[in-house]
Amino acid sequence: MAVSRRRQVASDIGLSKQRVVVEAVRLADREGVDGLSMRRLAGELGAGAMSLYHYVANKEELLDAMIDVVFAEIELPPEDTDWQSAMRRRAVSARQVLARHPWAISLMESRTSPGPAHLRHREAVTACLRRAGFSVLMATHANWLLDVYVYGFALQAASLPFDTAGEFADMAEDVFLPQLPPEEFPYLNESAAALVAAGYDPAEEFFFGLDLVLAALEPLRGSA
Amino acid sequence: MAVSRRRQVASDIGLSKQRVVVEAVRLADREGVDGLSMRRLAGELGAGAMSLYHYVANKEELLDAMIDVVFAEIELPPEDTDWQSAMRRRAVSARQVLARHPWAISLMESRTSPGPAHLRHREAVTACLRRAGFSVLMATHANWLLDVYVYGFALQAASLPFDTAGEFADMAEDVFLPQLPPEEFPYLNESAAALVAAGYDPAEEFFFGLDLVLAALEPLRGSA
DNA sequence: ACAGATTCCGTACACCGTACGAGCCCCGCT
DNA sequence: AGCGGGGCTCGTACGGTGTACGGAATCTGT
Repeated sequence: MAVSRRRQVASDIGLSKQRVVVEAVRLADREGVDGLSMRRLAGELGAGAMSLYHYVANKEELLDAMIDVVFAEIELPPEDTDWQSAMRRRAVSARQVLARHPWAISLMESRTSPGPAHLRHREAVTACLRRAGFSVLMATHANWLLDVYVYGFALQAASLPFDTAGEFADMAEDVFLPQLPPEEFPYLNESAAALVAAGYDPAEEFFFGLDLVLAALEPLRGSA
Repeated sequence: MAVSRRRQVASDIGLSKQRVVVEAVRLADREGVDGLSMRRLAGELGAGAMSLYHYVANKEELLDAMIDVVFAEIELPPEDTDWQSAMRRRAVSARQVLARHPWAISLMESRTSPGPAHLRHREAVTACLRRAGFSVLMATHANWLLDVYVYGFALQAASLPFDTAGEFADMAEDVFLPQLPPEEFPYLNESAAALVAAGYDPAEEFFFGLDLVLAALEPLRGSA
Protein backbone atom coordinates (compact mmCIF):
# COMPACT_ATOMS: atom_id res chain seq x y z
CA MET A 1 0.00 0.00 0.00
CA ALA A 2 3.03 2.18 0.32
CA VAL A 3 4.00 1.74 -3.31
CA SER A 4 3.66 4.88 -5.36
CA ARG A 5 1.28 4.16 -8.21
CA ARG A 6 -0.29 7.21 -9.61
CA ARG A 7 -1.80 5.66 -12.72
CA GLN A 8 -3.29 2.32 -12.07
CA VAL A 9 -5.47 1.96 -15.18
CA ALA A 10 -4.87 0.68 -18.67
CA SER A 11 -3.25 3.91 -19.82
CA ASP A 12 0.47 3.57 -19.74
CA ILE A 13 2.27 6.77 -18.95
CA GLY A 14 -0.32 9.41 -18.21
CA LEU A 15 -2.16 11.79 -20.44
CA SER A 16 -0.92 14.45 -22.82
CA LYS A 17 -2.54 16.55 -25.51
CA GLN A 18 -0.92 14.32 -28.12
CA ARG A 19 -2.33 11.16 -26.59
CA VAL A 20 -5.78 12.67 -26.17
CA VAL A 21 -5.96 13.86 -29.78
CA VAL A 22 -4.57 10.67 -31.28
CA GLU A 23 -7.02 8.54 -29.32
CA ALA A 24 -9.83 10.86 -30.39
CA VAL A 25 -8.90 10.29 -34.02
CA ARG A 26 -8.84 6.55 -33.45
CA LEU A 27 -12.23 6.66 -31.77
CA ALA A 28 -13.73 8.79 -34.55
CA ASP A 29 -12.35 6.36 -37.14
CA ARG A 30 -13.97 3.50 -35.30
CA GLU A 31 -17.33 4.97 -34.28
CA GLY A 32 -17.82 8.04 -36.41
CA VAL A 33 -17.82 11.59 -35.22
CA ASP A 34 -21.17 11.16 -33.50
CA GLY A 35 -19.73 8.44 -31.31
CA LEU A 36 -16.98 10.73 -30.09
CA SER A 37 -17.99 12.16 -26.74
CA MET A 38 -15.72 13.53 -24.07
CA ARG A 39 -16.88 10.89 -21.62
CA ARG A 40 -16.39 8.09 -24.11
CA LEU A 41 -12.95 9.35 -25.08
CA ALA A 42 -11.94 9.68 -21.45
CA GLY A 43 -13.10 6.13 -20.84
CA GLU A 44 -10.98 4.93 -23.74
CA LEU A 45 -7.99 6.64 -22.12
CA GLY A 46 -8.77 5.24 -18.69
CA ALA A 47 -9.42 8.69 -17.28
CA GLY A 48 -12.26 10.78 -15.94
CA ALA A 49 -14.12 12.97 -18.39
CA MET A 50 -13.02 16.24 -16.85
CA SER A 51 -9.36 15.30 -16.99
CA LEU A 52 -9.36 15.92 -20.72
CA TYR A 53 -10.01 19.59 -20.17
CA HIS A 54 -6.50 20.01 -18.86
CA TYR A 55 -5.16 19.35 -22.32
CA VAL A 56 -7.92 20.79 -24.47
CA ALA A 57 -9.83 23.98 -23.78
CA ASN A 58 -13.08 22.51 -25.11
CA LYS A 59 -14.38 20.07 -27.67
CA GLU A 60 -13.99 22.56 -30.52
CA GLU A 61 -10.27 22.78 -29.88
CA LEU A 62 -10.09 19.01 -29.82
CA LEU A 63 -11.78 18.84 -33.22
CA ASP A 64 -9.39 21.46 -34.60
CA ALA A 65 -6.43 19.42 -33.40
CA MET A 66 -7.90 16.25 -34.90
CA ILE A 67 -8.21 17.94 -38.29
CA ASP A 68 -4.59 18.97 -38.11
CA VAL A 69 -3.55 15.39 -37.37
CA VAL A 70 -5.34 14.41 -40.56
CA PHE A 71 -3.53 17.11 -42.55
CA ALA A 72 -0.22 15.90 -41.16
CA GLU A 73 -0.89 12.47 -42.65
CA ILE A 74 -1.19 13.82 -46.19
CA GLU A 75 2.00 13.39 -48.19
CA LEU A 76 3.72 16.61 -49.14
CA PRO A 77 4.30 17.05 -52.88
CA PRO A 78 7.68 15.48 -53.73
CA GLU A 79 10.26 17.97 -54.94
CA ASP A 80 12.11 15.83 -57.46
CA THR A 81 9.48 15.49 -60.17
CA ASP A 82 7.46 17.64 -62.51
CA TRP A 83 4.60 19.59 -60.99
CA GLN A 84 1.89 17.37 -62.41
CA SER A 85 3.30 14.20 -60.89
CA ALA A 86 3.87 15.99 -57.59
CA MET A 87 0.31 17.32 -57.45
CA ARG A 88 -1.05 13.99 -58.52
CA ARG A 89 0.78 12.17 -55.75
CA ARG A 90 -0.36 14.55 -53.08
CA ALA A 91 -3.95 14.42 -54.36
CA VAL A 92 -3.92 10.64 -54.27
CA SER A 93 -2.47 10.71 -50.78
CA ALA A 94 -5.09 13.18 -49.61
CA ARG A 95 -7.81 10.98 -51.00
CA GLN A 96 -6.47 7.95 -49.15
CA VAL A 97 -6.20 9.88 -45.91
CA LEU A 98 -9.72 11.24 -46.19
CA ALA A 99 -11.03 7.78 -46.97
CA ARG A 100 -9.34 6.58 -43.79
CA HIS A 101 -10.89 9.41 -41.76
CA PRO A 102 -14.26 10.11 -43.33
CA TRP A 103 -15.38 12.21 -40.38
CA ALA A 104 -12.73 14.77 -41.27
CA ILE A 105 -14.68 16.04 -44.27
CA SER A 106 -17.73 16.98 -42.30
CA LEU A 107 -15.54 18.81 -39.80
CA MET A 108 -13.72 20.92 -42.40
CA GLU A 109 -16.77 23.03 -43.04
CA SER A 110 -16.95 24.25 -39.46
CA ARG A 111 -13.24 24.73 -38.59
CA THR A 112 -11.98 28.06 -39.90
CA SER A 113 -8.46 28.37 -38.49
CA PRO A 114 -5.82 26.50 -40.51
CA GLY A 115 -3.54 24.75 -37.97
CA PRO A 116 0.23 24.23 -38.38
CA ALA A 117 0.20 21.05 -40.48
CA HIS A 118 -2.39 22.59 -42.80
CA LEU A 119 -0.22 25.68 -43.23
CA ARG A 120 2.94 23.65 -43.89
CA HIS A 121 1.01 21.70 -46.49
CA ARG A 122 -0.25 24.80 -48.28
CA GLU A 123 3.23 26.26 -48.28
CA ALA A 124 4.67 23.14 -49.92
CA VAL A 125 1.95 23.04 -52.57
CA THR A 126 2.33 26.73 -53.35
CA ALA A 127 6.11 26.31 -53.56
CA CYS A 128 5.73 23.46 -56.03
CA LEU A 129 3.39 25.44 -58.26
CA ARG A 130 5.43 28.64 -58.17
CA ARG A 131 8.64 26.76 -58.99
CA ALA A 132 6.84 25.14 -61.91
CA GLY A 133 6.33 28.59 -63.37
CA PHE A 134 2.83 29.53 -62.27
CA SER A 135 2.32 33.17 -61.37
CA VAL A 136 1.09 34.07 -57.90
CA LEU A 137 -2.43 34.46 -59.22
CA MET A 138 -2.37 31.28 -61.30
CA ALA A 139 -0.86 29.33 -58.41
CA THR A 140 -3.72 30.57 -56.25
CA HIS A 141 -6.24 29.47 -58.85
CA ALA A 142 -4.56 26.08 -59.18
CA ASN A 143 -4.38 25.65 -55.42
CA TRP A 144 -8.07 26.38 -55.09
CA LEU A 145 -9.06 24.14 -57.94
CA LEU A 146 -7.00 21.19 -56.76
CA ASP A 147 -8.20 21.51 -53.17
CA VAL A 148 -11.77 21.90 -54.31
CA TYR A 149 -11.38 18.77 -56.38
CA VAL A 150 -9.85 16.65 -53.64
CA TYR A 151 -12.20 17.72 -50.86
CA GLY A 152 -15.21 17.85 -53.14
CA PHE A 153 -14.51 14.34 -54.32
CA ALA A 154 -14.13 13.08 -50.78
CA LEU A 155 -17.38 14.80 -49.81
CA GLN A 156 -19.25 13.27 -52.72
CA ALA A 157 -17.70 9.84 -52.24
CA ALA A 158 -18.56 9.84 -48.54
CA SER A 159 -22.24 10.20 -49.34
CA LEU A 160 -22.31 7.27 -51.72
CA PRO A 161 -23.14 3.79 -50.49
CA PHE A 162 -20.64 2.03 -52.78
CA ASP A 163 -16.88 2.03 -53.26
CA THR A 164 -16.02 -0.77 -55.64
CA ALA A 165 -17.31 -1.96 -59.01
CA GLY A 166 -18.99 -4.93 -57.38
CA GLU A 167 -20.76 -2.87 -54.75
CA PHE A 168 -21.87 -0.41 -57.42
CA ALA A 169 -23.32 -3.17 -59.56
CA ASP A 170 -25.19 -4.66 -56.61
CA MET A 171 -26.58 -1.32 -55.45
CA ALA A 172 -27.55 -0.28 -58.97
CA GLU A 173 -29.46 -3.47 -59.67
CA ASP A 174 -31.07 -3.89 -56.28
CA VAL A 175 -31.71 -0.28 -55.27
CA PHE A 176 -31.20 2.36 -57.96
CA LEU A 177 -32.83 0.78 -60.99
CA PRO A 178 -36.04 -0.12 -59.12
CA GLN A 179 -36.19 3.51 -57.94
CA LEU A 180 -35.67 4.88 -61.45
CA PRO A 181 -38.69 4.03 -63.59
CA PRO A 182 -37.81 4.72 -67.23
CA GLU A 183 -40.87 6.94 -67.75
CA GLU A 184 -39.84 9.37 -65.05
CA PHE A 185 -36.05 9.05 -65.21
CA PRO A 186 -35.19 7.84 -68.71
CA TYR A 187 -31.63 9.12 -68.72
CA LEU A 188 -30.70 8.02 -65.20
CA ASN A 189 -32.23 4.65 -65.86
CA GLU A 190 -30.27 4.29 -69.08
CA SER A 191 -27.06 5.36 -67.34
CA ALA A 192 -27.42 3.00 -64.43
CA ALA A 193 -28.08 0.06 -66.70
CA ALA A 194 -25.28 0.91 -69.13
CA LEU A 195 -22.76 1.51 -66.37
CA VAL A 196 -23.51 -1.82 -64.75
CA ALA A 197 -23.21 -3.55 -68.12
CA ALA A 198 -19.85 -1.88 -68.73
CA GLY A 199 -18.53 -2.87 -65.31
CA TYR A 200 -18.21 0.73 -64.16
CA ASP A 201 -15.72 1.16 -61.32
CA PRO A 202 -16.35 4.23 -59.13
CA ALA A 203 -12.83 4.01 -57.71
CA GLU A 204 -11.48 5.07 -61.11
CA GLU A 205 -13.63 8.18 -61.19
CA PHE A 206 -11.15 10.11 -59.06
CA PHE A 207 -8.42 9.93 -61.69
CA PHE A 208 -10.57 11.10 -64.57
CA GLY A 209 -11.31 14.46 -63.02
CA LEU A 210 -7.88 14.82 -61.47
CA ASP A 211 -6.04 14.25 -64.73
CA LEU A 212 -8.45 16.46 -66.63
CA VAL A 213 -7.84 19.30 -64.19
CA LEU A 214 -4.07 18.85 -64.22
CA ALA A 215 -4.00 18.83 -68.01
CA ALA A 216 -6.17 21.93 -68.20
CA LEU A 217 -3.88 23.79 -65.79
CA GLU A 218 -0.71 22.95 -67.72
CA PRO A 219 -1.05 25.64 -70.43
CA LEU A 220 -1.50 28.31 -67.76
CA ARG A 221 2.10 28.05 -66.59
CA GLY A 222 3.88 31.26 -67.43
CA SER A 223 0.70 33.25 -68.06
CA ALA A 224 -0.22 36.12 -65.80
CA MET B 1 -65.02 29.14 -23.14
CA ALA B 2 -67.28 27.16 -25.40
CA VAL B 3 -65.61 28.45 -28.55
CA SER B 4 -63.70 25.84 -30.44
CA ARG B 5 -60.09 26.99 -30.70
CA ARG B 6 -57.65 24.23 -31.29
CA ARG B 7 -54.70 26.33 -32.32
CA GLN B 8 -54.45 29.41 -30.28
CA VAL B 9 -50.77 30.20 -30.85
CA ALA B 10 -48.95 32.07 -33.59
CA SER B 11 -49.08 29.12 -35.96
CA ASP B 12 -51.93 29.56 -38.36
CA ILE B 13 -53.41 26.34 -39.64
CA GLY B 14 -51.81 23.49 -37.78
CA LEU B 15 -48.76 21.45 -38.52
CA SER B 16 -47.76 19.44 -41.54
CA LYS B 17 -44.56 17.83 -42.71
CA GLN B 18 -44.14 20.65 -45.20
CA ARG B 19 -44.47 23.32 -42.54
CA VAL B 20 -42.14 21.52 -40.14
CA VAL B 21 -39.41 21.08 -42.73
CA VAL B 22 -39.66 24.61 -44.11
CA GLU B 23 -39.48 26.10 -40.65
CA ALA B 24 -36.50 23.86 -39.87
CA VAL B 25 -34.70 25.23 -42.91
CA ARG B 26 -35.49 28.77 -41.83
CA LEU B 27 -34.24 28.08 -38.32
CA ALA B 28 -31.03 26.47 -39.60
CA ASP B 29 -30.43 29.46 -41.87
CA ARG B 30 -30.83 31.77 -38.93
CA GLU B 31 -29.01 29.88 -36.18
CA GLY B 32 -26.89 27.27 -37.90
CA VAL B 33 -27.41 23.56 -37.76
CA ASP B 34 -26.27 23.39 -34.14
CA GLY B 35 -29.06 25.73 -33.13
CA LEU B 36 -31.64 23.42 -34.65
CA SER B 37 -33.13 21.26 -31.92
CA MET B 38 -36.47 19.56 -31.92
CA ARG B 39 -37.60 21.57 -28.89
CA ARG B 40 -36.45 24.82 -30.44
CA LEU B 41 -38.11 24.03 -33.74
CA ALA B 42 -41.33 23.06 -32.00
CA GLY B 43 -41.24 26.33 -30.08
CA GLU B 44 -40.85 28.23 -33.35
CA LEU B 45 -43.93 26.45 -34.64
CA GLY B 46 -45.90 27.06 -31.47
CA ALA B 47 -46.09 23.36 -30.71
CA GLY B 48 -44.81 20.84 -28.24
CA ALA B 49 -41.60 19.04 -29.04
CA MET B 50 -43.14 15.62 -29.39
CA SER B 51 -45.75 16.82 -31.85
CA LEU B 52 -43.09 16.99 -34.53
CA TYR B 53 -42.67 13.24 -34.42
CA HIS B 54 -46.02 12.85 -36.03
CA TYR B 55 -44.67 14.28 -39.24
CA VAL B 56 -41.07 13.10 -39.08
CA ALA B 57 -39.89 9.71 -37.90
CA ASN B 58 -36.79 11.16 -36.26
CA LYS B 59 -34.32 13.99 -36.62
CA GLU B 60 -32.37 12.17 -39.33
CA GLU B 61 -35.45 12.09 -41.55
CA LEU B 62 -35.96 15.78 -40.90
CA LEU B 63 -32.40 16.52 -42.01
CA ASP B 64 -32.90 14.42 -45.15
CA ALA B 65 -36.04 16.38 -45.98
CA MET B 66 -34.24 19.67 -45.37
CA ILE B 67 -31.50 18.69 -47.81
CA ASP B 68 -34.11 17.92 -50.43
CA VAL B 69 -35.70 21.34 -49.93
CA VAL B 70 -32.29 22.81 -50.69
CA PHE B 71 -31.96 20.72 -53.85
CA ALA B 72 -35.37 21.88 -54.96
CA GLU B 73 -34.17 25.47 -54.84
CA ILE B 74 -31.37 24.84 -57.33
CA GLU B 75 -32.28 25.91 -60.85
CA LEU B 76 -32.59 23.08 -63.34
CA PRO B 77 -30.35 23.44 -66.40
CA PRO B 78 -32.29 25.42 -69.03
CA GLU B 79 -33.08 23.44 -72.18
CA ASP B 80 -32.83 26.16 -74.79
CA THR B 81 -29.09 26.84 -74.74
CA ASP B 82 -25.82 25.03 -75.37
CA TRP B 83 -24.72 22.60 -72.71
CA GLN B 84 -21.96 24.85 -71.36
CA SER B 85 -24.30 27.74 -70.68
CA ALA B 86 -26.84 25.39 -69.16
CA MET B 87 -24.31 23.78 -66.84
CA ARG B 88 -22.88 27.14 -65.96
CA ARG B 89 -26.26 28.50 -64.96
CA ARG B 90 -27.11 25.57 -62.81
CA ALA B 91 -23.66 25.67 -61.15
CA VAL B 92 -24.06 29.35 -60.37
CA SER B 93 -27.52 28.70 -59.01
CA ALA B 94 -26.26 25.85 -56.85
CA ARG B 95 -23.54 28.07 -55.49
CA GLN B 96 -26.04 30.75 -54.55
CA VAL B 97 -28.34 28.26 -52.90
CA LEU B 98 -25.52 26.71 -50.89
CA ALA B 99 -24.35 30.14 -49.82
CA ARG B 100 -27.88 30.81 -48.59
CA HIS B 101 -27.96 27.53 -46.67
CA PRO B 102 -24.38 26.91 -45.53
CA TRP B 103 -25.45 24.18 -43.12
CA ALA B 104 -26.49 22.05 -46.09
CA ILE B 105 -22.91 21.27 -47.04
CA SER B 106 -22.04 19.73 -43.73
CA LEU B 107 -25.16 17.61 -43.91
CA MET B 108 -24.47 16.19 -47.36
CA GLU B 109 -21.67 14.00 -46.11
CA SER B 110 -23.93 12.11 -43.76
CA ARG B 111 -27.12 11.73 -45.85
CA THR B 112 -26.84 8.86 -48.28
CA SER B 113 -30.30 8.54 -49.82
CA PRO B 114 -30.95 10.98 -52.69
CA GLY B 115 -34.46 12.36 -52.19
CA PRO B 116 -36.92 13.23 -55.00
CA ALA B 117 -35.69 16.75 -55.80
CA HIS B 118 -32.12 15.50 -55.90
CA LEU B 119 -33.11 12.75 -58.33
CA ARG B 120 -35.09 15.11 -60.56
CA HIS B 121 -32.07 17.39 -60.64
CA ARG B 122 -29.67 14.62 -61.61
CA GLU B 123 -32.03 13.46 -64.32
CA ALA B 124 -32.17 16.95 -65.84
CA VAL B 125 -28.40 17.36 -65.75
CA THR B 126 -27.80 13.96 -67.28
CA ALA B 127 -30.39 14.70 -69.96
CA CYS B 128 -28.63 17.95 -70.84
CA LEU B 129 -25.25 16.27 -71.16
CA ARG B 130 -26.51 13.29 -73.14
CA ARG B 131 -28.39 15.54 -75.57
CA ALA B 132 -25.19 17.56 -76.01
CA GLY B 133 -23.52 14.45 -77.34
CA PHE B 134 -21.74 13.02 -74.32
CA SER B 135 -21.69 9.24 -74.09
CA VAL B 136 -23.16 7.59 -71.01
CA LEU B 137 -19.69 7.18 -69.54
CA MET B 138 -18.56 10.70 -70.38
CA ALA B 139 -21.80 12.15 -69.05
CA THR B 140 -21.17 10.28 -65.83
CA HIS B 141 -17.65 11.69 -65.64
CA ALA B 142 -18.90 15.19 -66.37
CA ASN B 143 -21.68 14.87 -63.83
CA TRP B 144 -19.23 13.80 -61.16
CA LEU B 145 -16.73 16.47 -61.99
CA LEU B 146 -19.25 19.30 -62.03
CA ASP B 147 -20.87 18.18 -58.80
CA VAL B 148 -17.51 17.73 -57.16
CA TYR B 149 -16.59 21.23 -58.23
CA VAL B 150 -19.76 22.90 -57.00
CA TYR B 151 -19.93 21.11 -53.66
CA GLY B 152 -16.19 21.19 -53.14
CA PHE B 153 -16.15 24.90 -53.76
CA ALA B 154 -18.98 25.46 -51.33
CA LEU B 155 -17.21 23.33 -48.74
CA GLN B 156 -13.98 25.24 -49.14
CA ALA B 157 -15.69 28.62 -49.21
CA ALA B 158 -17.65 27.83 -46.07
CA SER B 159 -14.45 27.34 -44.12
CA LEU B 160 -12.94 30.66 -45.14
CA PRO B 161 -13.50 33.74 -43.04
CA PHE B 162 -13.85 36.13 -45.99
CA ASP B 163 -16.21 36.52 -48.94
CA THR B 164 -15.36 39.79 -50.62
CA ALA B 165 -12.18 41.49 -51.83
CA GLY B 166 -12.35 43.94 -48.94
CA GLU B 167 -12.77 41.28 -46.31
CA PHE B 168 -9.93 39.30 -47.85
CA ALA B 169 -7.60 42.29 -47.77
CA ASP B 170 -8.46 43.01 -44.14
CA MET B 171 -8.01 39.42 -43.04
CA ALA B 172 -4.79 39.00 -44.98
CA GLU B 173 -3.19 42.08 -43.53
CA ASP B 174 -4.43 41.72 -39.97
CA VAL B 175 -4.40 37.94 -39.54
CA PHE B 176 -2.68 35.91 -42.26
CA LEU B 177 0.47 37.94 -42.91
CA PRO B 178 1.39 38.17 -39.21
CA GLN B 179 0.95 34.38 -39.01
CA LEU B 180 3.15 33.77 -42.06
CA PRO B 181 6.75 34.77 -41.26
CA PRO B 182 8.72 34.89 -44.53
CA GLU B 183 11.42 32.56 -43.20
CA GLU B 184 8.98 29.74 -42.53
CA PHE B 185 6.37 30.42 -45.21
CA PRO B 186 8.11 32.34 -47.99
CA TYR B 187 5.68 31.40 -50.72
CA LEU B 188 2.48 31.85 -48.74
CA ASN B 189 3.75 35.15 -47.44
CA GLU B 190 4.56 36.31 -50.96
CA SER B 191 1.17 35.17 -52.20
CA ALA B 192 -0.81 36.87 -49.48
CA ALA B 193 1.02 40.15 -50.00
CA ALA B 194 0.77 40.02 -53.79
CA LEU B 195 -2.89 39.09 -53.78
CA VAL B 196 -3.76 41.96 -51.48
CA ALA B 197 -1.76 44.34 -53.66
CA ALA B 198 -3.59 43.11 -56.76
CA GLY B 199 -7.00 43.52 -55.13
CA TYR B 200 -7.74 39.80 -55.29
CA ASP B 201 -11.45 39.03 -55.15
CA PRO B 202 -12.30 35.57 -53.81
CA ALA B 203 -15.81 35.80 -55.23
CA GLU B 204 -14.33 35.53 -58.72
CA GLU B 205 -12.49 32.33 -57.90
CA PHE B 206 -15.60 30.25 -58.55
CA PHE B 207 -15.71 31.16 -62.21
CA PHE B 208 -12.08 30.42 -62.94
CA GLY B 209 -12.37 26.75 -62.01
CA LEU B 210 -15.86 26.38 -63.42
CA ASP B 211 -14.95 27.73 -66.84
CA LEU B 212 -11.74 25.75 -66.90
CA VAL B 213 -13.64 22.55 -66.20
CA LEU B 214 -16.34 23.31 -68.76
CA ALA B 215 -13.74 24.06 -71.42
CA ALA B 216 -11.82 20.91 -70.64
CA LEU B 217 -14.98 18.80 -70.96
CA GLU B 218 -15.98 20.26 -74.33
CA PRO B 219 -13.62 18.14 -76.49
CA LEU B 220 -14.94 14.96 -74.86
CA ARG B 221 -18.34 15.28 -76.52
CA GLY B 222 -18.73 12.43 -78.93
CA SER B 223 -15.87 10.36 -77.57
CA ALA B 224 -16.56 7.04 -75.93
C1' DA C 1 -74.56 9.65 -29.78
C1' DC C 2 -71.01 6.99 -29.96
C1' DA C 3 -66.36 4.59 -31.78
C1' DG C 4 -62.28 4.92 -33.80
C1' DA C 5 -58.63 7.40 -35.87
C1' DT C 6 -55.85 11.41 -35.90
C1' DT C 7 -53.31 14.76 -33.73
C1' DC C 8 -51.06 16.70 -29.89
C1' DC C 9 -47.99 16.82 -26.00
C1' DG C 10 -46.27 16.12 -20.63
C1' DT C 11 -43.23 13.34 -18.53
C1' DA C 12 -39.17 10.66 -18.17
C1' DC C 13 -34.65 8.56 -19.42
C1' DA C 14 -30.14 8.35 -21.00
C1' DC C 15 -26.77 11.02 -22.82
C1' DC C 16 -24.20 15.31 -23.95
C1' DG C 17 -20.59 19.47 -23.02
C1' DT C 18 -18.59 21.58 -19.32
C1' DA C 19 -18.39 25.01 -14.76
C1' DC C 20 -16.93 24.48 -10.29
C1' DG C 21 -14.20 23.09 -6.69
C1' DA C 22 -12.21 19.52 -3.84
C1' DG C 23 -8.58 16.29 -3.53
C1' DC C 24 -4.11 14.31 -4.66
C1' DC C 25 0.82 14.20 -5.68
C1' DC C 26 5.28 16.17 -6.42
C1' DC C 27 8.57 19.82 -6.07
C1' DG C 28 11.29 23.48 -4.04
C1' DC C 29 11.83 26.48 -0.07
C1' DT C 30 12.87 27.45 4.42
C1' DA D 1 11.66 17.96 8.37
C1' DG D 2 7.89 20.70 7.45
C1' DC D 3 5.20 23.26 4.58
C1' DG D 4 3.20 25.76 0.80
C1' DG D 5 2.08 25.98 -3.84
C1' DG D 6 1.17 24.42 -8.39
C1' DG D 7 0.02 20.91 -11.67
C1' DC D 8 -3.09 17.19 -12.52
C1' DT D 9 -7.27 14.34 -11.71
C1' DC D 10 -11.93 13.86 -11.24
C1' DG D 11 -16.97 13.77 -8.65
C1' DT D 12 -20.81 16.30 -8.85
C1' DA D 13 -24.12 19.16 -10.92
C1' DC D 14 -26.57 22.06 -14.44
C1' DG D 15 -28.79 22.87 -18.48
C1' DG D 16 -29.19 21.08 -22.75
C1' DT D 17 -30.19 17.06 -26.33
C1' DG D 18 -33.14 13.12 -29.00
C1' DT D 19 -36.98 10.45 -28.29
C1' DA D 20 -39.96 6.24 -25.99
C1' DC D 21 -44.23 5.97 -23.86
C1' DG D 22 -48.86 6.77 -22.74
C1' DG D 23 -52.63 9.80 -22.06
C1' DA D 24 -55.71 13.41 -23.64
C1' DA D 25 -58.16 16.13 -26.84
C1' DT D 26 -60.27 16.71 -31.18
C1' DC D 27 -62.13 15.25 -35.77
C1' DT D 28 -64.68 11.90 -38.72
C1' DG D 29 -67.95 8.43 -40.04
C1' DT D 30 -71.84 6.15 -38.74
